[in-house]
Amino acid sequence: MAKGESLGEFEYLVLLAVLRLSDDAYGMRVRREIAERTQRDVTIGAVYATLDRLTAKGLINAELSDPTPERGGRAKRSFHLTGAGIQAVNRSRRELESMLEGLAFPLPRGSR
Amino acid sequence: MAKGESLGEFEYLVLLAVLRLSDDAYGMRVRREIAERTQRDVTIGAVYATLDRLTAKGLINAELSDPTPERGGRAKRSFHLTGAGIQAVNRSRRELESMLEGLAFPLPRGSR
DNA sequence: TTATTTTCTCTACTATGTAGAAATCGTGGC
DNA sequence: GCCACGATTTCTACATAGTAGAGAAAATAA
Repeated sequence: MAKGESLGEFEYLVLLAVLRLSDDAYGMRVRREIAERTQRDVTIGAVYATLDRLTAKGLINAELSDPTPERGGRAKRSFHLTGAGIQAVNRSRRELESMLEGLAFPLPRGSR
Repeated sequence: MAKGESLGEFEYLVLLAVLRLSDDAYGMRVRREIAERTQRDVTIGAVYATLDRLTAKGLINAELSDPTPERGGRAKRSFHLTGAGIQAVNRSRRELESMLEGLAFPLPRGSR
């Protein structure tokens, strides 16, 4: 990428999911959020790999929460955006927006 | 990707550029369009590789135009979206939009 | 202590993104 | 014709991101 700064497509989705979920942003929940909203099936491995890479880049950081008192209530690793993460989202969003400018969606079938 | 259907980040940008440029969508011009709008530096190799991959997937198709009568006016290979390409753009856009829903941009620095 | 639930970890592989030099195909000048 | 030059495309190699799914952990319940 241009200086390794741009977000991948899925990275962007994950970041947005973490943002939306605020204090409830842990792996399984992030997976579900993306799956429900975008209607695609997201595997858990994809989510964690991305979460780890975003953490390594310093765009999010992890925090281990206490286990909840329910069956299978294992401790969750929850995430939130860092300042750099916020900037990255803003930038990606701006870039995408600038390419959409003036186009009307949905595009009609025979748009040509 | 989920069934290999989703567009990569750069693929999406390239598709949008091709769309915007309509009959003037050839490699160099696409490169410039993306560079100017998104403010990032895009190398020509990245553009052609992506254009080729999108062609292979049937999302755009190429057409060799006549050379223009100017110095260095070599024949251009220009592209336009296929029906599948239009659908792909619509879908990516819808997915992204659904993840943005309710968020206000730009995100404030201390959004957490 | 075994079953069951939820979440997380790990490994391997495929697809996308990136870079830049080199090849092509035109023009224009001598 | 031959050579310089400009615009565009092609090629090759490598880095990063996306995907998949089995399996390990950690908790509750019986």
